[in-house]
Amino acid sequence: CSPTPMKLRDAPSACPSLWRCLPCPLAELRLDLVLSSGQSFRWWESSPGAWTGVLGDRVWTLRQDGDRLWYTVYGEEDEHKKEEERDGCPARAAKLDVAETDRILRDYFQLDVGLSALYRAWAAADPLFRKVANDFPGVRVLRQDPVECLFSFICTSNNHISRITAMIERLCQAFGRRLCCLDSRPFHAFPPLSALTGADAEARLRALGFGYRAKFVSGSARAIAEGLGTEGLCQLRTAPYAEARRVLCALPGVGAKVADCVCLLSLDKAEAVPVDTHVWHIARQRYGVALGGKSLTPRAYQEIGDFFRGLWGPRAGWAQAV
DNA sequence: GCTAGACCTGG
DNA sequence: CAGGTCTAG
Repeated sequence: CSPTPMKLRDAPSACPSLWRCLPCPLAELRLDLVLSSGQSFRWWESSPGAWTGVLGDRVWTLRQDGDRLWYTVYGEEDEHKKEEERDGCPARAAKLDVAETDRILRDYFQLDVGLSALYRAWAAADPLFRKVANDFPGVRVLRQDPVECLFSFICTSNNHISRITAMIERLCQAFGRRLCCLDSRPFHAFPPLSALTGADAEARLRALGFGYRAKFVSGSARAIAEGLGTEGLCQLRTAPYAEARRVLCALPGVGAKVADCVCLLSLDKAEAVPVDTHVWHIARQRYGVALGGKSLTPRAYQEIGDFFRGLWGPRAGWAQAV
C-alpha cells in the first residue's frame, strides 16, 4: 500500500506523544452515539471505543475516557516529499500544529455549544424527551463540510445505512485523493466538487452501484459548479434557513428531507428538522400530531417541523437528533 | 395541492 | 421494503 506502512493507533497508552486531548465531559459528547447515528458515514469503530475516519482531509482516530476527548492525526504518505519541497521550514511542514487540530475538532463537534443546558431546556418543555434523554446523553449535531454532507445525503434517499456507507466509501476511493494507508487499508478524502463534474461521472457512479442516484450526484455537482460554486454553497451558512433550503431544493435529488439534513448538519441551521418516515411515525404516534393526510405531503412535512420547533425551540434539529 | 408509481440495489 | 425524489394525472 505504501512503502512505509502506518499502523492504526487504538489508544494513547501505546504512544502518548502522538495523542492530544481536549476537556469534554460525557454529558457533552458521546462519541459512539454521535458517530454511529447516521449523521456522517465516514467513521468506523476501528477497535472498541476508538473511532477512525477522515475529517478535513486528514485521517484521525478519536477516543474518549472520563472527561477527555483524545485524538491522534495520521500523516500523509508522501509527507517526506512535501517536506523536502518546502525548503523554507521543514520542521513544521509535516504536521498541522496542535492549535489547528484542536480547533478543527472543536469546530466539528461544536464543543462551544453547551449541550447540558440544552438538554435541561428540552426536558423541561417535553416529558417524552425527558424519558429518552437519560439513555442518550451527549448526542450533538456535527458541523460537517457542506459538499460532503450534500452529496452524502443525496445518497440516502430510499436507501439503508449499510449501503449508503459502502457507496460513499466507493465514491471517495474512486474520486477522492488518497490520504494514507493504515494497516494496509487505504483512506481517501471526500472528493472536491470538481471531481464529480466530469462527463463520465454519472456512468462511473452507476458502475459503483449508485443506481438512479448517480444522475442526482453528477447533476447536482454540475448545477453547483455552474451556479453558486463551492464557496456559494458554504456561504449558505450565513444565509437564512428558508433561503438555504430553497437553494438546496432546486438541486436534482434534493427534496425537503435531504435539504433539511444538509441545513442542520453542515449549514448551521439548528432549527431544521429533517422529517423522515421514522420521525413522521413518532410524531403521529407519540406526540399525536394531528394531520390530514395519510402520506407525508409537503404540507404535512412542514407542519411536523413546525410542531417540533414550537415544542423544542430554535435548536429543534438538535433535540431531534437525540 | 394531493395521490400513485417508478426508480437502482441489496439485505 | 429501505432514513426520498421526481413525474404525471
